[in-house]
Amino acid sequence: MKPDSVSIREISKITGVSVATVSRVINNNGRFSKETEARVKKALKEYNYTPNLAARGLRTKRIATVGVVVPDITNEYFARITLHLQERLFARSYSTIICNTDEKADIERRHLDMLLSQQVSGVMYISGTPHAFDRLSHLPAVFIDREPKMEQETGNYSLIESDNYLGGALAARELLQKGCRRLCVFKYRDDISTHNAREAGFRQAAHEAGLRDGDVRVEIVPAVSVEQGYQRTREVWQAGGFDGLFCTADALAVGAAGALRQQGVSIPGQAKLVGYDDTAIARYGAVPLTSVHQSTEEIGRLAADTLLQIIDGKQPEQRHITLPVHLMVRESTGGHTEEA
Amino acid sequence: MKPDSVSIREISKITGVSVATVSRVINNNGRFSKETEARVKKALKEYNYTPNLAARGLRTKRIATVGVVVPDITNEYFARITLHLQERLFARSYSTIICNTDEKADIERRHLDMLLSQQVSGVMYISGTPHAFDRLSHLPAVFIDREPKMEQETGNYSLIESDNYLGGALAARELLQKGCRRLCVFKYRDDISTHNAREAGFRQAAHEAGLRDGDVRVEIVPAVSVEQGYQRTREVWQAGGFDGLFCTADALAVGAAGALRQQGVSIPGQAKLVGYDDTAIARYGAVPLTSVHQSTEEIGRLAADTLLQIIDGKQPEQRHITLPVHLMVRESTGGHTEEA
DNA sequence: CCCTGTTGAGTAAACGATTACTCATCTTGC
DNA sequence: GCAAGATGAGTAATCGTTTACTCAACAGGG
Repeated sequence: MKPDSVSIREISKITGVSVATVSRVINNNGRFSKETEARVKKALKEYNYTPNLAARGLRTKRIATVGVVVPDITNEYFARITLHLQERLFARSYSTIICNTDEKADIERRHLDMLLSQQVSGVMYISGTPHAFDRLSHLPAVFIDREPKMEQETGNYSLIESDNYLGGALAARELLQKGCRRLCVFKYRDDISTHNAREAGFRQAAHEAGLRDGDVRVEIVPAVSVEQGYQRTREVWQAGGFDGLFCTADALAVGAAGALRQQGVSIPGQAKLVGYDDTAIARYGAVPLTSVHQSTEEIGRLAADTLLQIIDGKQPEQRHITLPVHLMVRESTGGHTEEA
Repeated sequence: MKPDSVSIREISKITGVSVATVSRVINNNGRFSKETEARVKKALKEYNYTPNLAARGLRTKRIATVGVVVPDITNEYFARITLHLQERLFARSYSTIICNTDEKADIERRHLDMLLSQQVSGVMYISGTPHAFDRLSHLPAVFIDREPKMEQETGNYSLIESDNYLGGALAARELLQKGCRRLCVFKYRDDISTHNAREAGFRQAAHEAGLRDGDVRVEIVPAVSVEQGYQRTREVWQAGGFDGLFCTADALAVGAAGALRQQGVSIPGQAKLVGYDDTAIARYGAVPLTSVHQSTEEIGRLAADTLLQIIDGKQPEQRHITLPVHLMVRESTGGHTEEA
């Protein structure tokens, strides 16, 4: 048990070969005899050699670390993506630095500066605000969910998202098919492409079913939280209500369900609900929630692979990947018509 | 817009002072005149200088990064602690590398090797298994929730946990007070101090109320998941059932509620439930769940501060901190006796 | 006027690993 | 037997910062 980790130089002394050779053995790079290899490897193990990533990174200018920028890690949907991302990257022996921005531009900026200082080889932007995009200009990047608004075509990035427009449409069709006519949408903010697309898809499907613009009420909420959903539902209910509600995030729908239940409104009898993301709280919540499902595993896997491709200098097959979504139908819209 | 970040040497060239002076200005270390300072700072800003942390870390052998080892980031309780941890550390300009172990010893080991390679200045162990503890032997460490089994008193660590024993006792008292007599406990694994303490506290309180050992059935479950809770509840219900169930994690209780509801068992009428951690799913679940609350914010804050103290070489005030818990009483035990 | 202390700033040696060169030795074909 | 390629391994420069030494210039006390 050596107290601290030994360096390549000490291994060199011990084995009697030069540091260059030790380095070659470690990286399996260049030529060396079988015996040398064996001797060095034995010493490496015996003395519990741990490579100094700072030194390596300094010399090679590339470090097997990527930054993951996420707005809120306690959001189950983001946490799942992050998890799968990390698994995949770790399998490729990359480590990840996860940064929580809380949607604050200044925090994001500081995180980004830190990541640049660390010389990370790429950045993964989960649902990122476009604010600090110029900061990472030339760095390999993959955006998940939200499309960055960019000034110039810097190009070194990819976008992966699921079909939000379709998701919104599916939600609308489900509510319409179950007989709803007075629709309402709770949308998170008005400047996020993801949530805007969900609303647009919803509207379009409502249109196609013959509803007019006035029949769809849209409420913009400033946060994805159960409290917001609860609060808004009470307000809207006072002001006339709805018979079908689509929330662009599950937490809002959970809050809505709570508010409705408390006011004695039956679900799905008097009002039907559809959420988005199909999180655990949707599946096992007060009212099992019909929700639009997107595979966090696939998103994570794809995003990781794409980022690594960009880092390796290969052009990713596609700059923009859109994944399918499907609707999980549950009690909140009255149906056990789950189609797996 | 320079394409890549400039180095200290280039700033030196630009300003006409030596690299040493530039470094001094950057670190506000050593002597330099006001004018020099101004000139250098201007250049730093103008050329968008970003320190190379690899080089700095190599030279100083300390890097402002700590590793956070967590079993499952999608678990809301862990995610919350991680979040608060990160906020606090970030405020002290430390960055964090979050590692998800999935409770697997080998993954944990690899993560730990990586953290050592990164020369992190400390490690935060959220609910960590003790497996790889020898690996970090001399590294500053803080353990949250679970006590590491250690061979020798290496001493360079602290433990922060909440009062699990009391939490278990509170759960028992609530169930007993509401009239339950046939108790059951779903405990996560049998080798985790946290969950063992919760059970022990529960048992002790039951004892004090006059119940005998036979009156408390204990089921050990291999995972904290809704599915496990659901499955076990069906089994136990076949085998005689209970009128009061305590789950050492909320997800289990949510699954139990689902199973009971499906079998037509009324909650809290025929069976009462108590969970642990007071997660969102407990508050807004199918049956609002009575649950033992522990402040993730306080845990995170305290853990971060303690770790930084150890890193700075100060002995933390206390090696072992136990935080209070309290019971949130909700519908699953039939009571709106919430006492804030 | 000299001695001493302070101030501002430069020189150069690390830190640990990688890698372009170089070179001695060994193979092998003719 | 020898030119030429293959093989194994060493030398030393380099990555960007920090920091222990120096040292010149200057101020002030005696």
